[in-house]
Amino acid sequence: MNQVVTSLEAAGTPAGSVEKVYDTLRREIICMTIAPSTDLDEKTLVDRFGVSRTPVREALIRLAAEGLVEIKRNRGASVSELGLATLQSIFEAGDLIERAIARLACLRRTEADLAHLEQAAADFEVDMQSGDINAMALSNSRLHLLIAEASKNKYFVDSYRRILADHERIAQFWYAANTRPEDGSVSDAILKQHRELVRAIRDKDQDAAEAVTIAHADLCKDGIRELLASGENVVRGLAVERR
Amino acid sequence: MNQVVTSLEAAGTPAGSVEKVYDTLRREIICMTIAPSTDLDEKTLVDRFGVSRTPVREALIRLAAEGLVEIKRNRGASVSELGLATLQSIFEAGDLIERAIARLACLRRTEADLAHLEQAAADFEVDMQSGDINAMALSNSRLHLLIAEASKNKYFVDSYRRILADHERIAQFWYAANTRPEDGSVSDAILKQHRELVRAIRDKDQDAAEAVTIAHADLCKDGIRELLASGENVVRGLAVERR
DNA sequence: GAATTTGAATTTGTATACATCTCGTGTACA
DNA sequence: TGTACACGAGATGTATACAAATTCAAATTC
Repeated sequence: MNQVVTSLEAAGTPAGSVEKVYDTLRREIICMTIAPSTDLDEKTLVDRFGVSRTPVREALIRLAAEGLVEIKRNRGASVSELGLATLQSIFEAGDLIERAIARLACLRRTEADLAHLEQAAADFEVDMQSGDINAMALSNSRLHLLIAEASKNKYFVDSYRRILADHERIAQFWYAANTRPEDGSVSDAILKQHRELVRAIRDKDQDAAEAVTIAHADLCKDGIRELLASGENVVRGLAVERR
Repeated sequence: MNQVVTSLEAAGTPAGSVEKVYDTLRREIICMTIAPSTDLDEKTLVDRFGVSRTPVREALIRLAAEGLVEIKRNRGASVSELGLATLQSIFEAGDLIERAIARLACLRRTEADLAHLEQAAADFEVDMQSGDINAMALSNSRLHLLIAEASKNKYFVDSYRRILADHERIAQFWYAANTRPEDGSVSDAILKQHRELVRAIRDKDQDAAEAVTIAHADLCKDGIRELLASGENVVRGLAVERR
């Protein structure tokens, strides 16, 4: 079966069928294009991606291992839910791990790490200008993941990657509510924090890095709190955990 | 192909082929029965487990997602190495996360959690009496994982599960060197710390729980340091990362 | 003799076929 | 009418077949 190569997969890895399905689904789940608890039956995915069940299953297994998908034996896969308990866990674990990686990044960053960080921070500013919420969430995650990687601790990197994925799902709502053009104060604050964080890492200033990290998280939490308090109901898009 | 059911798989989950391969390999990797960097080619595993390549591949993907196996595209799978950098990362991340889950467990443990904890602690004492290193490492991991689960934070649970797996691999050496019958002082200290930790969680005494956790980790680190300093060379069993 | 090429054997990636399980539907029976 | 059972369509789990990539060694070239 000759599958026509669609587009944008030129750079990077060779991109087999599994990667195609995995990357696409992962991004769609994180962007909330596919809503939480949506069923992912193999037949549908096979038809959609034009590949056989084997790579589809392998992609689902990887997504399940990452926590983005739930697989129940003999009963198919579905997109993981984002309950309120998850929201709390994200901030709880995120707070701690972000502070740790911020400090470690100061200790261990290489010049190459720093260059990547500065590039990512610049990319984020561009994306924030553009107002494209997906792009913003994506480049924001990339920046923070690069900081994690600069910490040179694989356990922190991996757990933070998971936290970021779920965080980004929620951030879809957050950005929409907190980065409106009519009020640029939040956007400005974010940019300022990013710059300060990169600076702290460049100067190997652990205390400053941790302090900005805490402020950054607080800003995010405030936004969420406002969302929850206001009429704009995050919970509609999420799902109350009732399993 | 009628595969004869070997043994011990009666209780628990239905246990399909994937689970059989996954569980067996996972345990063998963690017990260092399969040495780090050993190649895991599909043919060999297919022959050994008497199943087809499909479940073997799915098991390998799960193990890779867990960090116990490395898969390189078109170039097969191998058991992840345990370098000195990993050792440092384990203690670094472990310290932080253990303290967090100890405190959270105090806050959130249910009566059921506590009952499981006490049972697991008792099981560990039995296994330590027996002197069976594998059993000790296993029940020790189980106890600590139960504490993580009592914290009710899935990110901590998942990252701690990964840390524990690698920790248990190293612990194979640790136990052999530190729990010899001729000197029961370390064993006694461990048991005492476990009891104190369970007590703290029962009494919801966060500070005590964190303090014991720190002491517990220090005891472990001291043992490792001794190992490294002495003629018994941990590094022989590990592998210096040179990729 | 060293480096490069080529090609078959081996191994992995993907597709398809077969086996088993789940769940809804309809029917029999109380 | 309601419950239980049986059956079948559809979905997942596993095995096998085929395609593509890698490897290693022999042959060729410089």
